[in-house]
Amino acid sequence: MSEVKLEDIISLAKRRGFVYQGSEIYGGLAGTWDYGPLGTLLKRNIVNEWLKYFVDGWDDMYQIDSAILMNPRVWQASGHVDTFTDPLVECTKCRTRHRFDHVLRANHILEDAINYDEMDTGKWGELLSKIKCPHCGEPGSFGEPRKFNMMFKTNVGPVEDENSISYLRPETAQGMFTNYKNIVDSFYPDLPFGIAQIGKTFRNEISPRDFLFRTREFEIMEFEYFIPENIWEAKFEKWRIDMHAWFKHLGLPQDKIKEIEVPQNDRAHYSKRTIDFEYDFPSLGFSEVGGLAYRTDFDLKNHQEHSGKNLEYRPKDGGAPFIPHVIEPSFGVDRNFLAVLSNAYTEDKVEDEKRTYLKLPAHLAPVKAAVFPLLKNKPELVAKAKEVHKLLRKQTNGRVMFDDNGNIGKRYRRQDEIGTPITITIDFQSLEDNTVTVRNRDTTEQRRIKIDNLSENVE
RNA sequence: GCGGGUGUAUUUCAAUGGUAGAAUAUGACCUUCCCAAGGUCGAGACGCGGGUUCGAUUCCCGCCACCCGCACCA
Repeated sequence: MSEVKLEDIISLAKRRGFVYQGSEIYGGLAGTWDYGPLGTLLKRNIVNEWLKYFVDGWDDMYQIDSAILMNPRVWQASGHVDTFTDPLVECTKCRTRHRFDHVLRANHILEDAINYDEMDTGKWGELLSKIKCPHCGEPGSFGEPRKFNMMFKTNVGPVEDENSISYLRPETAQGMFTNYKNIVDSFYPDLPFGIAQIGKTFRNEISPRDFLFRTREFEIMEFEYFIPENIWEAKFEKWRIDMHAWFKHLGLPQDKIKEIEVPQNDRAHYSKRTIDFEYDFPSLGFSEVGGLAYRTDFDLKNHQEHSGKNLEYRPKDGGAPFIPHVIEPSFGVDRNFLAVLSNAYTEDKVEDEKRTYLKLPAHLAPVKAAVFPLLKNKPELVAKAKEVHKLLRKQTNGRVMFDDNGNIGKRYRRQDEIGTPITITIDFQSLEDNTVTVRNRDTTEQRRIKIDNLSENVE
């Protein structure tokens, strides 16, 4: 069996209605992908499982759904505006790009020398001629510094000026921090407690790549878990274990999940400790599907300072108020989706023929079962099959397919490719004793069971 | 954003300076008593925009998208 490549998965995803390129009939738009009907169902299943797993039924979890557009001061407070306005310079000799302030520091020039307002005015010539590229050592090789902001900018309201600028959120976390006080005031939760959120985020990536892996618009499911500072290590460990359990729940084998301790200089500005969880994707190798970050009290403290509101937590036992610390488990929905799809994609050799199927866990499969009449031109079989199909519609919430096209083998293969766990065939014996054959997607084996007992076999 | 490559039907590919062919998928009908059998008919494509040319899917340029390296991923 040859190695599965990402392009095989992209091809199947398109062919079978999981994922299409965004704006495809207009030639596409880089970094955007559209979920088709089956992809939407699969994604929905993943998201629902996540809610069941981490949010529903937990007394200490509060799910919210905050606005994508936020007051720009939020991003000032969070540090995103500052971090993002750092200009980049490119070395014309070795073609590497660097953050301008890093280059200046490497050349022992004080950052005070930078006046960002003078960007794009051509006043940098003298300074640029003096500095060396930290990568190749070439002096005076840099072009003009250029602003690069990963946040998508937009204008809110009818006037397009400085004051109307807002951003599409580059993370969902700030919506949870800005609602922290609301949750506390509405529910008076005890610490620790969490605020969870699932939603779209936007980052103007320099180069979107690798299918769903690096896109400009993507979905995150994450939560902020608020704790007193002294228990952060214990809680961090707890969530680390829970995150592994989640990936197992998605059916991802343990040896394909790797933990990476992110060293300090690679960590986000808010994080004191970060672990990345990586999945071994086809073509890409180990790449991030989730992260666990200890954000300390960085965010709430900054929001308290910038908003002027008191964001301290007041212990009910009368202890001294304090700003809670935060542990943040975070999952890329699209990357989790791609991991599930990649893991499920299987090619088997069957007597010189290739059989492609998606070995999706039954609880994630977009279609739970399919019903076939053995032969299309026998009305009794078709009628009976439609009856069974109707019966299963209720139980599966409509996620059951009926197919009488072509021959039985083709129908099996069609369902294989979309990961339907079982297929039910109505044959002549069914007409006599109300039994059907149930065929297993992974083994292709069939069992004969009573129609009355079907419900036990369907997810 | 840099360098290289690619762009033809749902998908995977072919051919051609005189507007394109297959396999596969797909629709209809027939056939078929369990793993892509067979038959008949049908629908379906040269990424977009310029240029050269009598004529461009083919050659040239620009753009867009994807793929491979690099850089980036706070």
